This record gives sequence, C-alpha cells and structure tokens, in this order.
Amino acid sequence: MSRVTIADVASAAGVSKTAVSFAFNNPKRLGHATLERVLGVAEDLGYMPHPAARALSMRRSGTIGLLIPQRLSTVFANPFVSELIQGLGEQCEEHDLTLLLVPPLDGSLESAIRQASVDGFISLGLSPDDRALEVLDRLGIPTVLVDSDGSPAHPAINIDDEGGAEAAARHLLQLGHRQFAILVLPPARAQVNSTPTATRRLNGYRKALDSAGAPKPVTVVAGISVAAGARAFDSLPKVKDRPTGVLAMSDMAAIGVMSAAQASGLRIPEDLSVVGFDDVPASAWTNPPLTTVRQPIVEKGRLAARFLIQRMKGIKVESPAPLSTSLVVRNSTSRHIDSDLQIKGR
Amino acid sequence: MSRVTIADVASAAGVSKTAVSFAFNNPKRLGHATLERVLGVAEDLGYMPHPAARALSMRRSGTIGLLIPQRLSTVFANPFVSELIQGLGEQCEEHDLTLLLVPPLDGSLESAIRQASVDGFISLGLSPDDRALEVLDRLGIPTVLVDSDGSPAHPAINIDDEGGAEAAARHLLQLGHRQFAILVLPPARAQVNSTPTATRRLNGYRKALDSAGAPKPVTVVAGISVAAGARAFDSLPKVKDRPTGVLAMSDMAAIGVMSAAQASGLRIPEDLSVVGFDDVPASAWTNPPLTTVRQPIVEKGRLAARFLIQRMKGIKVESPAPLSTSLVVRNSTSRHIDSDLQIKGR
DNA sequence: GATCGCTGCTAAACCGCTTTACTAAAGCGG
DNA sequence: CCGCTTTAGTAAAGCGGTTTAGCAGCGATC
Repeated sequence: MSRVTIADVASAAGVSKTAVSFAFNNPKRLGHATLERVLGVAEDLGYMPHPAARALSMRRSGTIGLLIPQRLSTVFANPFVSELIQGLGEQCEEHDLTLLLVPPLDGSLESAIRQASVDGFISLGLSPDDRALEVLDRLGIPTVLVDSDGSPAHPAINIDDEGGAEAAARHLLQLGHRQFAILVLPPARAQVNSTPTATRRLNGYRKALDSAGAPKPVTVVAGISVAAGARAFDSLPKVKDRPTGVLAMSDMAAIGVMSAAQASGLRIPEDLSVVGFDDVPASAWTNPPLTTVRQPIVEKGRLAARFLIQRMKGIKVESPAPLSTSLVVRNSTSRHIDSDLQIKGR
Repeated sequence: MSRVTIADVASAAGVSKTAVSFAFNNPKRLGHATLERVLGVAEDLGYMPHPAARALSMRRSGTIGLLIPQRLSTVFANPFVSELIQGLGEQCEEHDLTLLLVPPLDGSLESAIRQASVDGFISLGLSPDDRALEVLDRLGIPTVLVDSDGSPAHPAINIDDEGGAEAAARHLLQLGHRQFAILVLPPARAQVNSTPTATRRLNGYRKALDSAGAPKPVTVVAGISVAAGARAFDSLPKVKDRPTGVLAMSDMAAIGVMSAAQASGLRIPEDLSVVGFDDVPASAWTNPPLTTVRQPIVEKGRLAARFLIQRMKGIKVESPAPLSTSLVVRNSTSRHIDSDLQIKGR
C-alpha cells in the first residue's frame, strides 16, 4: 500500500538503484535495452521519485517561496498580490518552478521560513528591521526583496513611490484642492515600523503639498482593504477642515473611501476627489473610474522572479533602478471650485 | 560557508545528533543542563533544520498543494482564486501549513504534481477525464477536489451550480427578456472536456429557458477574464436576434461584456441586461453594480482545506452537499419592455 | 598478446534529519 | 545491599533518492 520506491523498481527490473536513477536523469548512460525495460517497469509500478528525497540529495527543491508578512486572508483581499503572482508565475512556469506561499505561522514569519523547503525567497514589503530578514541572511538562501529596502546581501525591486505620490498630490493641487486627507499604509506586521514604501509615498505627498503651501493634511492609517478605506472615510472631519481631496496609498482603500462617501450622500468627484495607488485592474471599472498612480505590478513580479532566478544560479545582481510610475487620470477627481462657497451651499 | 547541520551543532555541544534532535522535537528527553546548552549552541551557530531532510524523515512536509489547471497568469486574473485562497489560507495558518501553488509546468500538470513535495492536494476545476487525476490516485496523496466531480477516492466540494444558474435565468425571464446569450466557461485545460461546473451551469440556464419556452440562446465560450468577456460581446449578433440578456458564467466575463457594450454605446441595463456568476467583491463596485449569482467562495476554500486536513489525518470523509448559491440583484439587469419597439427606437 | 579506451552497469557513500533500540548511571523501596 | 524502574544519553538504522568511483567485458590498436 505504501509508496513505490526506487528500490522496488530496481529489483523488479533486475538492475541497481543507480540504473533506475540514470534512466530518469541521465538516460545516455544506459544501454537502449535496459533503459526501455527500466522505464517500462517504472511505468507499470507507477513509480515517481519522492520529491523530498530528491530535494535533499540534489540540494534543490524546484520551489521558490513568496514571503508574505500578513495573513493570507488579508493579503489576498488586495488584487495587488494577484497581479504580482501573475508576474512571478510567468517566470516560475518558464523555469519549471512552483511557488510556495509562506505567511506567518503561529504568528511567526521566522518559523514559517524555516519550515519552507525552497531554493529562494521573494519577500514582500518587509520592514528593514523585521527579524525575518536576519533569518533569511542566516539561512543563506537567495532572496530578493519587493517593496522594501535592499541590502548588500539582497537586491530589492522597488518603484518610484515618491514620484508617483508627488504626481498624485500635484494633480489634486492643480485642480484647486487645498484640504487633504492622506490614507497611510499600516505597518507590514505588528511590532514593526512602517514599510519604506509607505514612508516614501508619504514623503512624496508631503513634498508636493509643502511646496504648494497647502495646509497640513489629516492623515489616517488605513489597511489595504475596502472596508478599511470606508472606516477611514468615516473618521475624517466632516465640517471644519473637511478634506476635499483624499490621497490613498492603495486602490482598495480608495474604493472604500468612495463607497463610504457615496453612501453618506457625497458625490464623487464633485464633492470629494479621491486618488488611489497601484492601478489594479478593478480601478478601471469602479463608479466612477478611479484616478490612481499606476505601477507596473506584473512587471514587478516578473522582475523579482528573474532576479531571484539569477541569484539562484549564483549570479550576483544589483538592485535595479526603481520602476517608474505614472498618474492615470480617470473620473474620481475633479476641479474644486471654492471650499467656502461649497460649504455654504450644502 | 555552507549550511550548519545537526552534526555541527552536535559536535560543538559535545553531544550526539540524537540529543540535538531531541532538544528541538522532544525536549523532555534531555536533562535541563544539556538542553540549555544544546539550544544555546544551536542559536549561536544559527542552526536550522533542513526542511527537505526533515520532510523525508518525518514523512510530512507541512505544505499542501493547490493544483491549478491553467497558467498562473490566467488564473490569478480572476479574483475567484484570491477569494478561494483566503479560505484555504485561514485553515493553513491555523494548522501551520504552507500553501504551494502548482500550475502546469512545461505544459504538464502531471509532471508538476510529481515535483511537488506536499502532504495533500486541493485540485481546482479538473475535468473527470484529466490525466492528472490518475497521477493523484497513484501517488496515494490525500486529495480533495473543488469544482469537479468527486469520486470514491476523493471528496469534492461543489456548489449548487445548476440552481444558481437557473435562478439567474429565471430572473431575466421574469424581467421580460426572451433573447439570451450564454457565455460558457472554457475547458480547464486543452485537450479536455469542459468541466462539470460549466456543464451544470449550462444545464441550469437551459432548464429555465426551456421551461419558459424561450428561443434558443446563442452560446459563446469566453475565458474567465474581462478581455474575454469583451471579445464575447463583440461576437454577439447585433441586429437580428440581438440578445437583450446575457448570462455569464463568471463575473469577470460579465464585467467585460458590460464595458464592451458601454463602449459600443449601449446602456446597461436599459439596452442590455447582464448577470454574472460568483459574486466576487469587485462586482459590487462596478458601474452599474453587477447582478450576479453569489457563491460562498471563501467558505468553499475553508471547507476544502478542512476536508483535506481531515483526510491527511487519515479520517475518511464524504463529499458534502453542494453549497448553496443565491441570486444577488443589483443594477445590471432591468425590465425588457418590447424588443420590436426598442429596435425601432434606436 | 598486452594495452588501451569504451560501453554499460553497480556498490557504496552521501544528503541531513528522526527515531528505535539500547546502555549506563542514578534513584528507590525493601 | 540488591533488584527494579527512571533518567539521560547514544549508536545506528532508516527515509528515498543522486552521484562518485570503479569494475567487467570487449573490440580496436600496436
């Protein structure tokens, strides 16, 4: 009842284990007749090499790990990761690799890392002070970072967060907005500082706002989900200093803001302009379609996988220049006429 | 430079490998002093057990595989799978399991299965005649099927596809529609028949349409993507026998139909009613919000994982009753007045 | 006829861990 | 003081493959 092993095949075919192994991995080393016979017997017995045994002895598992700093249910609520996986997946398939999702187990990403039998890791949005990074170093497994700071040891794939954010803020500024709300990304994991990504985007917003002399924006941290965006909207000032433009660090949060605003009777974009970040596909179909900062997510995944595969081959690689972002203007933003008038009008 | 092994720790601590192993897996078997010492040395050396070696020797890898019949880039374009993973992930995290994505490698799902070191498989939308199923049987790895026919060997998690489809069609019928287009799901993999899911949904649509004596619908197969939905719309008859209601087997395709229709100047729902299937979150934000058949996707994932975990414990389980579906009526469907009048009016 | 180089195959070591079976020493009741 | 159970630890046998080193046979070469 138990699994067919290489020894079973060997004895059934009347050859050594070596011969069976050669039949699969190095067929030229066998005579034609025995090759056929071994393969035949293996097929009959339904033999397939045990992956773990293979991994142990070959020192490669054929798998790369995607390190996810949060629970799968929260991360996969954001289409961002689906897009990223599309990019990663393309490269994985091209190189015959499978993709292991590694979320924190038992609250600990470190212990999850240990358990994972992979040839390399792609880690998503880790803070530079996350302890998981030490473990990664220690293990000596090739790693590439996405959306966090690189190090000499590990290349990082990033986008021009600051530039994107700046463009978003300038867009709203040009439309006449002065009162802003900024929806900040939460830290990747509890007990850890906010991610470099969040910091850079915030810097971009601030830079634009400051240089235009806009009043200090209200900032609220919002998770990357529609519900979180909705909650964020509810916590915004509604009368005095009411923001007329909101800068969200994710499309999901922006969508949440829009629906909460609409539910409360506001019109988008007439009463409230909102701009997102990421440009996930869904942003094109929302009502109204979302103005947002586009980043090439699929490309990011593809690049990360490519870099990792290079590193796995032992090729040293440097972090590439940040991928460029661009503002895509749709219909969730519009000119803000005059805030006093508008307040009187309500 | 190479990895720290258990033997290194053992000799550094002046104990046997067994002792080191016990220190981690069976601490009670060691005296307090040695336990501390071994753990200390291990920490200093940065020792972590090799996962493949562990998996080999323990006969468990701590990961479950998600068998995906198509390329990751096509599957992850559909939020359905994100939702499913949220459900799976919840259970995985609860049981300290990681999740391995297993797409066809080199065009072959079978070979990908072999490579995967997992304790169990969840397979997505496999046709009953898919060769991958044989491999699964042969391997003797616990498996649960999602969206395909169960077998004595493997339980399957399904939803009431037929009932859901029927409800969708009846809804349109009640609104006065007579001319229908049905967007059929493509087969999971080339060279394979269409999936039981697609068949059941089609049956549901037909049942409702037939019993209402509606004219034969036009059916077109559309992939599960917005682009595929848009193409499907383009291939629909535009004048004679123009459908006024479209029944899509996925929300993504439905969204594609809507945008293509709107791009061609049609109003939704006034000129064309469309209903989707799945009720992915995005369907609530589209313009107009999509009428669709809701299925409990996260729950489906959760259930599949739960069943698999049972099976992995050696507990025999039966396929559960199909999960129920429900029609959620939003604004992409409306009453159809009279087709002749309408055509004249245009 | 000894030597050489192939071809075709195998024995055995190894990958790094777990676990079973066993031993030596210590504790303990009588 | 003696047999008996615990306690603390070890040696060695797996787990199921891959791979190195080497051996036997054999026709070609000199």
